Amino acid sequence: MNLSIAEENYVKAIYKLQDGDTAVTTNALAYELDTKPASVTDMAKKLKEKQLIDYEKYQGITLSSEGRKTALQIVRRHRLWECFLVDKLAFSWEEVHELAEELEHVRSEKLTNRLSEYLGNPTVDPHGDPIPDAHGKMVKPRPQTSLDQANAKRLVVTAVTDQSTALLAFLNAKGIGLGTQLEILAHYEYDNSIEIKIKHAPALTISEQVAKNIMVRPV
Amino acid sequence: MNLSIAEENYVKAIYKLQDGDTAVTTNALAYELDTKPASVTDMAKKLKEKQLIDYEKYQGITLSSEGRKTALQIVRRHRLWECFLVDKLAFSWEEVHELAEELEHVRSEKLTNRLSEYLGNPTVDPHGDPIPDAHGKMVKPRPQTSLDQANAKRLVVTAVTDQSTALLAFLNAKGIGLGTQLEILAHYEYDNSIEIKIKHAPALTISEQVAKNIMVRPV
DNA sequence: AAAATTATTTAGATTTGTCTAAATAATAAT
DNA sequence: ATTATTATTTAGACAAATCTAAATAATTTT
Repeated sequence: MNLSIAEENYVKAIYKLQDGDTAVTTNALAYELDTKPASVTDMAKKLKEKQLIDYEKYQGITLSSEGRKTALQIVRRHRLWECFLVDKLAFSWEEVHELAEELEHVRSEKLTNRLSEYLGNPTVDPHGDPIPDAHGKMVKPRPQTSLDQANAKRLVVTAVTDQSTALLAFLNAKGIGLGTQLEILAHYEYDNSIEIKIKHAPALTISEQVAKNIMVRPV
Repeated sequence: MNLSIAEENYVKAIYKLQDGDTAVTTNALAYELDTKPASVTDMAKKLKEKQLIDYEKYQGITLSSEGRKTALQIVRRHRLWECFLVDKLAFSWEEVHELAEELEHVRSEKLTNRLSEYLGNPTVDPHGDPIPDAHGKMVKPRPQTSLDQANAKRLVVTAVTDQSTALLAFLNAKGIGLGTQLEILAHYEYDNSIEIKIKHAPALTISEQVAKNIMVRPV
């Protein structure tokens, strides 16, 4: 099947938002893709026509098995290019998302597989997210929660879910990156802020909003 | 300026066809881009609006200096990706054109420059074509003519201008590739064929049509 | 130089992906 | 169980890039 870049982006976004077999809502998808709900409805009809999603009016969207396969291919390409940019071209991990967003749309299995091989068939990308192999299989992501609802005290940063340049640059400035070890000092309910301390650095306060996008696991 | 992929392809094609200050015709551009003359006229108006070309009705198209700059950037990206695919991912020179055709549209100067550096700032691509540097400067292409109008007898293949997969596979089957040394045995006018002999191989006959796309220099 | 041919442009339509505004359905609140 | 609110869909429009068919300009031929 020959998908347009727009269609690929929808499939990828549905994959990202779909948790288990819970259907993705029109509004959530519109927000994720920075577009309008009406546009999502339009595209849903097209993707249903192409059998990539299951969709009934007002019932939300789920990927079909064909759609899931397609999504995994796109995710694979995205994460491999991120590895390439970081490992080979010395980009920093917060710069690569937007570039990979473009490179991922070059749909050549041969290129993808050669790239993977060249990189030593990595199983996780620079953000800590697992890379599907050529058959769509991937290692199960390490047990991780977002920082705002972690209950352990000593944590290590494993990923950042919102990969906007703005947020990533912000975290970089604060000294927070992949692998950063930190400790939760306090969680203030009244202003939704979290006080943390990074190893060998003074304590600092971040908003819950930001903490939601920082994935961590106990260390 | 933010160009669409279609606009970039037009600029690149105009650059390719424009020889000196001779204007490119609507028909030639339509043929090159495998589209219709009417579409070229439509796009010419848009590119003129964006000041990338000089264009007056019925007078043909030439790149403006801004357009030339843009074209060189695209050509630079294309040829660097070709180098990457051949040098790093072990693609053969005839496979890379179509992939580079997609990769070239990722417009990031930082990526382009890092890629160039990673490849050792190459000055020619796997087809023997020169690669513009970050400022648009490139080495002057080696003196080469197409095989059908070469007058020297002993020649070496330096490039293939029509990089369609079909032609490249055909040449590959015949044992003709970049760097292949050959000798012109005869040029038959009455059926527009050329008889050549490749080193260490029996003589073979190719059409003038094919020979037009094989660039050679005396050896 | 008129006629024939070829090249180019215009006019109007189509597809893709998007939008706004209005209508309808689903859900939540009273 | 109505009412209010929120979510979703429909209807109609638009921009980009293309097309076909018809009109016009340029060039070549006789």
